[in-house]
Amino acid sequence: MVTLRPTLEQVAKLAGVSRATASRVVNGAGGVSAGVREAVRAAVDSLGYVPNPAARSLVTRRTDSIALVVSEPTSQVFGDDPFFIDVVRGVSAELEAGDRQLVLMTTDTPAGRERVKRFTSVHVDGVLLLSCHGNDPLYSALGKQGPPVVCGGRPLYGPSLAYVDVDNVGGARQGVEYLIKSGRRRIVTIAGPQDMNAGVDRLIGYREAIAAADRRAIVAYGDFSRDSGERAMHSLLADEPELDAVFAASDLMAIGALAALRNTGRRVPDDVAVVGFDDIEQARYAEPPLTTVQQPSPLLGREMVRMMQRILCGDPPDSPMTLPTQLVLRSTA
Amino acid sequence: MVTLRPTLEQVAKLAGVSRATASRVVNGAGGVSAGVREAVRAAVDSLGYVPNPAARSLVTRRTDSIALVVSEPTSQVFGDDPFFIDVVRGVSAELEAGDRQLVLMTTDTPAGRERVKRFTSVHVDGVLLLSCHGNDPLYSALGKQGPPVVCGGRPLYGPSLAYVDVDNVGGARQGVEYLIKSGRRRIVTIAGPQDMNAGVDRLIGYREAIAAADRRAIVAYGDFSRDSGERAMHSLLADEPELDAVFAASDLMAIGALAALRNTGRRVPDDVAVVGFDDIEQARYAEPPLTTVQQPSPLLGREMVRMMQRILCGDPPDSPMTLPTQLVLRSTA
DNA sequence: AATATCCATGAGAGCGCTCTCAGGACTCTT
DNA sequence: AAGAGTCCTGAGAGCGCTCTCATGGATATT
Repeated sequence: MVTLRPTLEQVAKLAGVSRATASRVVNGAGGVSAGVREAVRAAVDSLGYVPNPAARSLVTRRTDSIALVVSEPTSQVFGDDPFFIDVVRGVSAELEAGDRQLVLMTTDTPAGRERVKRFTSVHVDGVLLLSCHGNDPLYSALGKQGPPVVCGGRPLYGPSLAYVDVDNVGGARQGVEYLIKSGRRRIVTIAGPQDMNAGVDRLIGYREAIAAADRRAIVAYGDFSRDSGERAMHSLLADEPELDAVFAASDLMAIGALAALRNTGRRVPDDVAVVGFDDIEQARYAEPPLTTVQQPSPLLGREMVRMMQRILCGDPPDSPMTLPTQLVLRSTA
Repeated sequence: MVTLRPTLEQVAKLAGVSRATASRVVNGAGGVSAGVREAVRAAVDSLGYVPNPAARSLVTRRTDSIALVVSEPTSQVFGDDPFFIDVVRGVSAELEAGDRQLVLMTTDTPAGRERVKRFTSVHVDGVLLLSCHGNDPLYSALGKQGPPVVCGGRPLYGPSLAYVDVDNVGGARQGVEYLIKSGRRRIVTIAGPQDMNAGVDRLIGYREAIAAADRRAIVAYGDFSRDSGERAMHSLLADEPELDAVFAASDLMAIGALAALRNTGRRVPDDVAVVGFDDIEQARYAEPPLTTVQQPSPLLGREMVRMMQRILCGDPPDSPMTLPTQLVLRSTA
């Protein structure tokens, strides 16, 4: 503010070269003799020169920043769920390695969506879209034109976009198969919302495993929150008092289920086994510690960035990527 | 990428006016006749014109974006603690209202700090600094020159910077006073790390209340995490078997303390009362539900932005702002 | 020795925008 | 009716940078 930032021109003058040459050195382009290069570097250091990104991006038409758009219709969801912050951490770490900036945008209104659309069309090189709802209107809005998009989580409908997802189907199947192998007879599920891909896919995984074992699928729905899990568990208990295992599509719901089970006098895992999904911090401290399907959230963020970087380099488009999940055995199953 | 974005020049041509006039309309500057204004607006709409921010900021010397720098020496801390995400939500919401962009930077290495220093010096209009450690070197590094800085949480040392903080001292005092009023005799505390302002201030609040009631301060230290709370509780129990109340400087530590109390056969609140600090989601579901001092994290984010906006408007510098806390009574005290 | 090739460098155009300044068309004074 | 003021508009100069292209000297080729 107070002191005007030095310009390339000043660096060039101090180094006794032209602006073009100074630019070459600053950008690491070749074709500059060693002596000149050193002189320019010295000038940069002594002046404390930092390139003006606006001037640069005006001509290069790149901004070296990418947006992480978090479409968040129910702001509660993200608050309780460490998933989001883990993804952000991954994105941020991977981006820093590539020297790009992270512009974070959250959206929970149609007006916000409009802002995002306008903004991303010029201000960023790419958009990472993280939406809990797989049918978010942003998917199609951003897909049409403008910068490339990489989604976190498979979009449920709309245009085919590049995406990175977690193996929700496989993870759920694995969790349920484990319950079957442990000799559980009547395995129910607390499914997530069916307008989110995680909700849909985890239910598919449950159904696949159940069908493969010739059992009957018994489903209640929640919204991934703890309370919804508790309610769903109560209703399942009312309908199927004989149940001896439950697969919950989120840890929070599993923890709610644990409470319901406790309140109705069931012992876990003796009477009822419980498997969750996510492996959040709280799972470790649940009473008893929760057996759950772990998903690699920070890795999701990293891989989204990597995919974007490949797109930005002009590499041939990747096929969607699916990250593996892993069953973590603790005490509830 | 494919289609070149329309420029102001094209808008002007289509509207039959000069670039200068088109610019006036786009920026809402006065002194344009109604007819011309409408013509330009129509041209903007039909072309789908979006101003190029790089070109604009090249001349205005503003970027209309501010950085949220999260200095995160222990990446664990933020992961478990919903505090950070709440602040981000507040920042983001308030910023969108003002039409500025949020650039998120995290830092956990000296190299990262260097990046932040360089980056923020040119790319953003202001810096919001959120550091859990009150003696973070970034405080002084960013204070020197470059864009204005607003800190979340009072910096422990270093230059006097604008900041917004939560009333940690008052909140802690209030919590402890409540324990005293409830007739508790031997009130211990699990304090947070003493290199974080929240850790320091909450301990001060405890000491003040204890001193005012002529009691003896009994302190153990944790790092705000659940496990550290559990450990600290065990050690306090060993030293002071007669204790009948504990004030924990974070909910996570309080929850750890609850586990330790349970394991050693103490009933809460009958034998020992517990008060936490933060009021995170889990506090409601603790066993039993945790009485705690609530801090307004999203508001902290909002107020940081507001203070920054005032600074950017050239208003006289604010004095530091302290946000109120509130005791939330549940079942542990 | 003459020509072709290569490399390091500089000159200069232009990216899209804002903003100052000058000028033309009015209206308001006196 | 002439001067003064007011309002709207356009011309044009940059903001700091990148990048193409021309230049000229050194080196390689015949």
